[in-house]
Amino acid sequence: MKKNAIINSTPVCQVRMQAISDAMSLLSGKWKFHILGTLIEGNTLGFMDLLREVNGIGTKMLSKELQDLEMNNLVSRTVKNTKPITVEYSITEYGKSLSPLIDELAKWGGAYRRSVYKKGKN
Amino acid sequence: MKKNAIINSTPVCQVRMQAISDAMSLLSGKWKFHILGTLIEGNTLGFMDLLREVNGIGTKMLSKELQDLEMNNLVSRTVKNTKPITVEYSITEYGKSLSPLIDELAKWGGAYRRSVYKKGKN
DNA sequence: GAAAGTAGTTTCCTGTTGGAAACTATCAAA
DNA sequence: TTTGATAGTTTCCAACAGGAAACTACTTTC
Repeated sequence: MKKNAIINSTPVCQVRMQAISDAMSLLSGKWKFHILGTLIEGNTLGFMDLLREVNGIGTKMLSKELQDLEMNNLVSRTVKNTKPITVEYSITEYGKSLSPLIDELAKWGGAYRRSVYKKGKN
Repeated sequence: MKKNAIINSTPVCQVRMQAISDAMSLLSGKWKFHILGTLIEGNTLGFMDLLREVNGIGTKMLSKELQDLEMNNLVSRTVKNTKPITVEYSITEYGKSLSPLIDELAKWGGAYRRSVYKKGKN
């Protein structure tokens, strides 16, 4: 008798797994959380501001990640009619809804780091 | 006058960003949350059980991801003295501490999916 | 003796991620 | 007119992630 999946075959689990995959695909990559976190703190920032704030990022990645985030409605981009033109990036209401998740991630990561430190592994 | 980072230069932000990076590096990849979620639900499972439960994963990735998770103390591996030998994988206490984070991720992902559905994008 | 179940490892290949550097284009100030 | 600030894009390249298939190795069942 061939065995089949039991746990993850339930509809509840399927939906949950799908939700996690969705979230992961929107938030994957090296820089998304850094950018989102910075915009949550800073409210409104220009491209060069972000380039300075997000430590280590380059123009290509910043540009690409901002496009991704804008496409998913987590960040808004507004071109100001100034000279020279400036662009304002800010977090959307929807983006703000990520705060609890970011907090949880920071909390867990911090606790993990402290536990490893205690054990003398680092 | 050359501008410098303001927001993310504060020690609080530095620590927070580091915590997020730590968590991300432990939990990155296509399969970690699926495996962890399955083990949280299923308590104790063998290699072949996991292969059946985690939809789409292959032996190579399962083996590699389990090694990663074991190394980071999120999953424990026990070889049983049976014939043929069986191996029991289970979630550690430390791994269980990820539950709130996984819940938050599933919650946000689910809400996102519903919001996109409402707007008719999908 | 062959098939099937246990638990993986190894090899080969492809697609994606991300970085460095150069480049475009506009405008203001010195 | 040269410098520097704005906001990016493009190209080229190296490294990593992940999948398919074959293989190892042991044991039990048919």
